[in-house]
Amino acid sequence: MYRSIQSQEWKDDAVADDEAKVKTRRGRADGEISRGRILDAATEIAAERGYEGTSISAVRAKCGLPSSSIYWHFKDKDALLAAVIERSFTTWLSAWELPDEGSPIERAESLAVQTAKAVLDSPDFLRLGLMLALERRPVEPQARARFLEVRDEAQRLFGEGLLSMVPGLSQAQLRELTTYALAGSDGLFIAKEIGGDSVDLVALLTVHARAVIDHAARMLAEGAEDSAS
Amino acid sequence: MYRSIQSQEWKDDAVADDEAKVKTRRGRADGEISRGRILDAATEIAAERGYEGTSISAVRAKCGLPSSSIYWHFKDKDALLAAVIERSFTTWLSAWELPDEGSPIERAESLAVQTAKAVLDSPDFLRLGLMLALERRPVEPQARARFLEVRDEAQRLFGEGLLSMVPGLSQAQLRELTTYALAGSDGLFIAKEIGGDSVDLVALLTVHARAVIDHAARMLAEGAEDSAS
Amino acid sequence: MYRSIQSQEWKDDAVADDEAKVKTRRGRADGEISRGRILDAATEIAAERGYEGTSISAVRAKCGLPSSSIYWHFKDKDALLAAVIERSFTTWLSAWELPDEGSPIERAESLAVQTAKAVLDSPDFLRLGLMLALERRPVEPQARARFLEVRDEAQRLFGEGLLSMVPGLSQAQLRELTTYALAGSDGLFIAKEIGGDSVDLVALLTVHARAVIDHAARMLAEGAEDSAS
Amino acid sequence: MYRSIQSQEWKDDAVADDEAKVKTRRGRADGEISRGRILDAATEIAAERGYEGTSISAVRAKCGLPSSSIYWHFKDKDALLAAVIERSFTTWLSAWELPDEGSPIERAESLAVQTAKAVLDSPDFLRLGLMLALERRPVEPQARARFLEVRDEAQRLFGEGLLSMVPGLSQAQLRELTTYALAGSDGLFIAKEIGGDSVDLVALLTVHARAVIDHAARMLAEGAEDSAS
DNA sequence: AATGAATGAGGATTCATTCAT
DNA sequence: AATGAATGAATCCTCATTCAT
Repeated sequence: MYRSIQSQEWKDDAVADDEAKVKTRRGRADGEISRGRILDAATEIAAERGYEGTSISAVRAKCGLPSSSIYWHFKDKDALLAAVIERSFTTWLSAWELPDEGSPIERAESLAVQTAKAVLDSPDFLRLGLMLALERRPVEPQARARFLEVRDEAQRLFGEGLLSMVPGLSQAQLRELTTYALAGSDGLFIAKEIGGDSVDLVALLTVHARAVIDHAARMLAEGAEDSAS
Repeated sequence: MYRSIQSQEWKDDAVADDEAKVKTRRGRADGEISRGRILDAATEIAAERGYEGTSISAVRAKCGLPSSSIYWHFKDKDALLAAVIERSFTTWLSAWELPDEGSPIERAESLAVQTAKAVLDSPDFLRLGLMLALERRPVEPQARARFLEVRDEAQRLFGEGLLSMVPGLSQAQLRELTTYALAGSDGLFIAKEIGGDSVDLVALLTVHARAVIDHAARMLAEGAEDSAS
Repeated sequence: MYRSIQSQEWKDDAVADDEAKVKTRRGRADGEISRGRILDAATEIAAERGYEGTSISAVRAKCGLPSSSIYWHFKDKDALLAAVIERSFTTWLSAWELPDEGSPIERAESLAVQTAKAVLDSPDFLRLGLMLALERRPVEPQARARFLEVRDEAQRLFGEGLLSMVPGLSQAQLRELTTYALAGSDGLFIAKEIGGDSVDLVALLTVHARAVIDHAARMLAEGAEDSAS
Repeated sequence: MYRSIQSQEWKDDAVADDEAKVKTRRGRADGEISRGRILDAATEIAAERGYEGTSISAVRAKCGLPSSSIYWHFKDKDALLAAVIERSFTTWLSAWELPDEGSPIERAESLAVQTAKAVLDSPDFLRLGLMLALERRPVEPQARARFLEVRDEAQRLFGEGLLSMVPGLSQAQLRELTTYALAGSDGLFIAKEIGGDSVDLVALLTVHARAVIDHAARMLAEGAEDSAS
């Protein structure tokens, strides 16, 4: 049944490159594999073009499966993008390792370098996530909600790590500190996206790590003063 | 002919409540007014939904003018969004005033407060701009290019201000410093967008201002060391 | 721009017959005319295939206007079909003339003949309407609601006519009588649809007219008895 | 592998509540049971939405069996709906019992009451059947053909019953009489569907029964006259 | 007897845009 | 300066159906 391949050649135009990669030719293609291919394609496109910009037909062209197969695996576009977030986050998280020795500054710098690496290695997660986070459409997509959830989870985990470096912080202080830390990382990611090679991400994240630690120290000092008076 | 009344009523239904069509009925409607109404609508929608999410017909529905009128005022969607960026930036810039007295820290803190104000007062410019900045579509929209230009311009201006506070910085150092400063502001804007009332933007931007000044001081110190050795 | 005609030739297949009838060639085609052509096509198709069976693309093929033009004139498929009902009813109603002389039986028979004529001349209205009436989908279409409304209006008008023939009926009796009268007409319409030429609609409707009048007489007699006792 | 649980859950979501999947898990599920569940679901949906409105996937969602299983039991959608008609008709027929004593009027009234009961108890058969009967699509579905057949059979049977009450009618007269009788029943069914509780089906069918008997009497009288002259 | 996966065709609807007036 | 009408391409998603297991 090669006509099916032929008959759509024209559809792809600019994206034909990826077409018909793996297809186990008509049948019994393992569902998990297909699901994975769809997610790969969707991740790539969504990270480039955002939620609205990710058309099912672009995903189809990139993964080689017909749109209807995409809908067999995912309820709708929203569910697909939520799954993209889900999977990217898992990958993303696994790239991390909390350093457990060295001075606070050293540890923070290690985290900075890890962040830089994670960001540079797989920028898709953050790029898509931040785009989703910025959107404010009337009916919030599941995908956005899921990103905010996993982001929150990440912030919590990061807070725990920070607490082991700089003990004595209250919950509120920890929240403020991690918010500031993440903000720096988000902002620097954007700067890198805009500035490209002219931005030294490792250096800037290191600067930021120091700023975070400095602020933590200042917080503790103030706290000590308060309780001394 | 009651039908003619009925027949197209539905077109703006969902938004009919919005902005009672001001049209100077039967006289030549003032072009500038129409243009303004279109830009208002487009700004609001684009800041909520990004580039792809901004459909001409959504703009039509919000501003009450027919699509063809939008095309009379703007060449195409891209030009419309570029104009949105343009106008928003002007508004945005006018909110700023470089402080010219006080210690560097004091001046930096004043800037931090101004930034917080600008961000809270008209978040549309940044929200849309950052969405555009994050996108990576094959053919770059004018709107995105324009945002990057005005952002660069802003960064230059900000650099000048910074130099007057902390003289002696090299061009490269200044670039690094302003990149870091802007990154913090971008990241904190996003944190505020996500966290809402639980995020104290003024406080965090103040923290960041101090971090920037600290880093500038450190740079100068290192520079001095270098030239001393 | 003849390519547009060519380029879709294949789409129509079985329905190409009607294509490209009137089109004032690219521009300034009067809106009312187009609207009418769409309604004509939709009426014909809907009367054959019912609500779900009426695809926009079948309407497009029959009226020669692209789907997007159909959506310019009608909000959605539902509104289109509601408009079909609306217009058909107007036509339908105008075919009637209440007889004002002769005995009740004669007048009723005149109405029977008129009904037969209306049904045979333009069966579209009733066929579509009854299909809609029978449907029970979870979210009721506007089109169905509109049919029920106009049907109710018709029943009321018919009741008035009946009252002038057989005065003295109570409102409840009138309602029962018209319900029965309409039911016979609906049922006989269906019988005619099924049986084709083997069903003599005029004869059967005449039989029914007599049955209605007989029942009315019986009602009055009972009423008289009741008040006498 | 928590994902596998998540991944397709949504498929019947909207109806998950419905009919807890009875499947005799892990043992050979009894084919007849599955077939029955499919027919139940299809009957319900088809009676609500008609032929086109009955999608295989709606049936799948309601009966809990995958679409491919539906195709294992039925050749295609058309065969499924024909089977629905078949089964519903059997149920329907079994509800009838020809009265064999009493005056013609009494017997006719007994039939009227039985009809009312049948209609009120299982309206699905008639509702779907009438929808099918009204449709006029280019390629007639088996399901419609089957309905017309069983309806014809029913009309014949009813004719026989009528003949035993009112002997002496010619075949042609019998045909006319049963056509009128059925038309009344169809029409009153529709009236009941539209009017709900405001329509007293038993009363109206009784009125109709009398009308039918009256007409039969008139026919016989005319026939006698004719042959007398 | 049953089902997970796939698939091409077609569904309704919206898109950005144009053009005659 | 503005707009009613139109339009081809694209949108998301559902359709009926098939096939290997």
